[in-house]
Amino acid sequence: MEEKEISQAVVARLPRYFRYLGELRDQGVERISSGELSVLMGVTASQIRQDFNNFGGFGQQGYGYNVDYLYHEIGHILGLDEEHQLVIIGAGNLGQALANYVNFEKRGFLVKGVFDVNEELVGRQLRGLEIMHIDRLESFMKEHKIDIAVLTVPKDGAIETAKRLADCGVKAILNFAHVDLNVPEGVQVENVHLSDSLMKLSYNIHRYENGHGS
Amino acid sequence: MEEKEISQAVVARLPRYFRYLGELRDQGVERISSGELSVLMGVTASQIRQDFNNFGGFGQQGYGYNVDYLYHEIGHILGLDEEHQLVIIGAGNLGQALANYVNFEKRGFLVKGVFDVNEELVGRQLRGLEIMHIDRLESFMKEHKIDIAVLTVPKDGAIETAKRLADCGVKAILNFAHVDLNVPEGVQVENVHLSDSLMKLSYNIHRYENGHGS
DNA sequence: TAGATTGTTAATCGATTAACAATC
DNA sequence: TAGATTGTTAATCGATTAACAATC
Repeated sequence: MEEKEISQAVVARLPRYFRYLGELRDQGVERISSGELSVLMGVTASQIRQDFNNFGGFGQQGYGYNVDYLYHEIGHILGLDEEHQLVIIGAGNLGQALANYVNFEKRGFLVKGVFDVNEELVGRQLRGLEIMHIDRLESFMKEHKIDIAVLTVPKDGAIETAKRLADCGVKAILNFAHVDLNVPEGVQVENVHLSDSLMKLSYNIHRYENGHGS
Repeated sequence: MEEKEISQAVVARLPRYFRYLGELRDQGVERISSGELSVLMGVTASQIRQDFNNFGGFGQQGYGYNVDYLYHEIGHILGLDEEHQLVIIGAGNLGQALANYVNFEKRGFLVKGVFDVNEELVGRQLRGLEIMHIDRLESFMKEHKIDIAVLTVPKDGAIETAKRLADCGVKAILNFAHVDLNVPEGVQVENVHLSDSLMKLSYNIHRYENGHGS
């Protein structure tokens, strides 16, 4: 449908726009200009207009943007007007935390299955779902239309599990394992490497202390 | 100490170099060229050499890079040869998961205190630490030298808590709350917005399905 | 020495910002 | 209409890639 390719830098900014617009909407704000939004968000008005215009003209000269309309448009662009079915692979601490994360559900990301290799966890209840053994992955995926897998297994099993998920037709993986997955083209991967984030903080702390700040 | 400012794009790549070099080292690989590493990591050799040379010449013409040496140099640049003391604010599912995350400890990120507002959680044990009431934050921070705070509270309290942490002299915040913190310059913030990651995946799934792939 | 590969400069590419004509 | 603000083109800036001389 879209013609020109949108850069991932732009895509990465969309959720933040969506969040700010949602808050403005909740506050009853009806219209906003790129200039006002730029002050609020700490980015340039130019960038805001450029970003939005990648997807078409949502504003009106002399007026600005209608908050509610823009909010829904960006939600639509992000595919948030459709539900997404998730599975969580790995029911350890992190997997359990994510299964209980209500924010996901609010945005239409619904956890439909939780898997683990650990026999001690299998059978336990987690937010109304029974943790299944990973052996049942393939049959489960055949019965259910699952879009996204959240991968919270230790790094040793992660690559192989990702392959299995790709074979099952999963479209995207949110990867918390500390390895690079190597999935077929067309399977989207988003890495959340928490120790990388800590390392970046560590670097920036030291840089700030030894350097000249900011 | 360093003269020219290093771009955050470069900094963001350092943990990944560090990871690959660590693996190579564990495999007993002694030397590697930027060319070989570029194949392994799927980036250009040019970028690798440019990145490393931001911090000085770690290689040798005609030879390449000594894996063990480079591994330690990058670790040093990232500040991983020093210990970092953490507190976790918010002992819910996610906070507990992170407190139990052994990978952090392995890299010298040591959880020293866990706090929550919830009286039901206060007093419970978490990985050898007693969960404290958030009221005790200031006095605790006075007694301990804490570098980094991991913020896993609901978004409503996050901004105020971040202010308190900054006042206590925390140098960096790993923020899981779904808001933008507004901390004084010099306090480093790294955001982990999990729903943003899911939204990006959602966008890319739809783009791939409706578009021309990749 | 000859071969390999770095360190570094120059060229290219892409993303951000500025400017302004179009228009509500 | 006059004022405001978008949509969009042009200019700038920064990051990535290519090229190659330096050198181990």
